[in-house]
Amino acid sequence: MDNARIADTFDHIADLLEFTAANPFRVRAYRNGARTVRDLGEPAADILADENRKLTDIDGIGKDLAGKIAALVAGDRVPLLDELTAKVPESALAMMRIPGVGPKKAAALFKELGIATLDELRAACEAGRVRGLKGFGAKTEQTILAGLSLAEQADVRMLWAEADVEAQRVLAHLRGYPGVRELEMAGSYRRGRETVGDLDVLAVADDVDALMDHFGKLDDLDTVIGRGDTKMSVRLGSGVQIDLRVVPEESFGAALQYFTGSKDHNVAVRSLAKKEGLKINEYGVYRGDEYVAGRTEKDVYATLGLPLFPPEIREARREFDWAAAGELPKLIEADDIVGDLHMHTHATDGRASIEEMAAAAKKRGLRFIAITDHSKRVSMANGLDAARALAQWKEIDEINARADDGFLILKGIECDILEKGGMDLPDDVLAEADWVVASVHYGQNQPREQITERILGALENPHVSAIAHPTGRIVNRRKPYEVDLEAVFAAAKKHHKFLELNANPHRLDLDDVACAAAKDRGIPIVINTDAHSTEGLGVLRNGILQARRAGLTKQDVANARGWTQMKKLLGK
DNA sequence: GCCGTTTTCGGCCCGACTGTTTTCAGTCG
Repeated sequence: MDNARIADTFDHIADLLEFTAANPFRVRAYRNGARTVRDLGEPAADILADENRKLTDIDGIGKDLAGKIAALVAGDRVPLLDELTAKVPESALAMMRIPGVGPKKAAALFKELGIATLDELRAACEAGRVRGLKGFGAKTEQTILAGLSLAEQADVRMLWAEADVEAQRVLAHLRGYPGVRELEMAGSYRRGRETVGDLDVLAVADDVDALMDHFGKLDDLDTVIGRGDTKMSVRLGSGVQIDLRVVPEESFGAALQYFTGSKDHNVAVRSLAKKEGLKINEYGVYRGDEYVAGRTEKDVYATLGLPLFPPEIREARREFDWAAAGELPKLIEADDIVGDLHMHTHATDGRASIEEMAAAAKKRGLRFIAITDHSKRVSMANGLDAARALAQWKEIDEINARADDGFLILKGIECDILEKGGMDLPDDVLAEADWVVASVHYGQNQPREQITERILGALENPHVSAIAHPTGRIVNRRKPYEVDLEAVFAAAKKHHKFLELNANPHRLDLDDVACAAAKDRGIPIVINTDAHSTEGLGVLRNGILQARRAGLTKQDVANARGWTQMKKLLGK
């Protein structure tokens, strides 16, 4: 079993334990364990197989969790999981996804009324049976009915790029109220997570009530979930929840730090503060009752001797180790990228011409691009055969010859790795290209060994420059194709090839953990848009956010260098 | 369930808001 599945299992155990009213700290230990395994950066099986290392050396993994990981890796059953599964039906857990229903209420519904599915819960609410339960009332019943549809569309999180549209709209609306002195989005949106659940807005305002009234006039507002002295929550027609918090000016930095999270990052910060005899909450840093800091985030971190962490790395992974060593990486910026090496034109499934793509890229400040249309195997997209590819490259030569501004268009191709192995175009054709990205489009259901073999074969081909999407990952889709990523890393390193971080918000292949692992192994990443139109070039920022979350610097990203440098890396 | 320069027990981050209570538990972030 791989790390992701082990982590899912631990999270599932935590859900079940919560439902059975287990010790909350035991629940947290499983959640911590899940996160730790998910972020490991190498297969837990490798650590187990290494007699010089122990799983228990990892922070947060004790004897018990190490034993369960070993069992899962070996494919054995975990007795605790079987025991809990026998007690709690899967469908009952779904009740905890209803806003306002947590483990206690869900368990009460299950135990007292025998409700085990969302359908049964709806019926019970409509029959007025729920309000009779201790701790429940008519209002709770209404809340449940209203929240059922949300629970049924399990785990709908927006892509960051979609959340960004809403976020900008909300910020613009709030800025329309003149009494706003500070305004900032916090939460997972600010951390640049690939998906965002809800939006958190922080504000400092002259008149809190007036700002909240103004907030209530937001377009597309569906319901006001709650409104207090400092916090107001609303839900939009699109289902997005937005929380507005208004804080005093001297608390803005503390609140921004607090509500940006992540939760785990904050727990770690608070623990550090406690050791220093300080207390941190959303209002500031306190020594006893004395306010020490809170105006800016920088002030808050400084009281603990910590640097101002970029939001993208506040995940309680390695940022505190980096800070302690004084080695906080200077994360890559969008402006550092000087070339984009994966895009399509109307020769295949793109919508613009070579020159239109080049002009758009130039406008965005790039110095070079590679045109990488599909190869012939992708017949649906009218992929290029040898003759058409060579003709396109001739055209590119002519465009480059006419150009007088130093902008360079590389002759490229996204060449398919065939189902039976090998490339879709002959070597003598690929040899004519400046840049070849190899890609698995077909036979994605093959066994792991076979897909890995195909990719390794491509990496051995002297004309291949990069693997386009090394894991076939698509955000929000559960299963990418299965590949031995460690073997791919090793081959990429050996043959001096690049791995692509596909910046399309639906793909973001590699994920941040894989991206960090590639960095650790010294494999250069290229961040490409895979654009199919001139607007498509704009998705680059999604890739940048992903790279930043992985802790990548300018030095780790190959297309932050000029093409001459990249050619050297390829050994050309 | 994990952890330890107060170390094998007793802690484990902290506060707002809601609804159901009559002083607070549950939920959320």
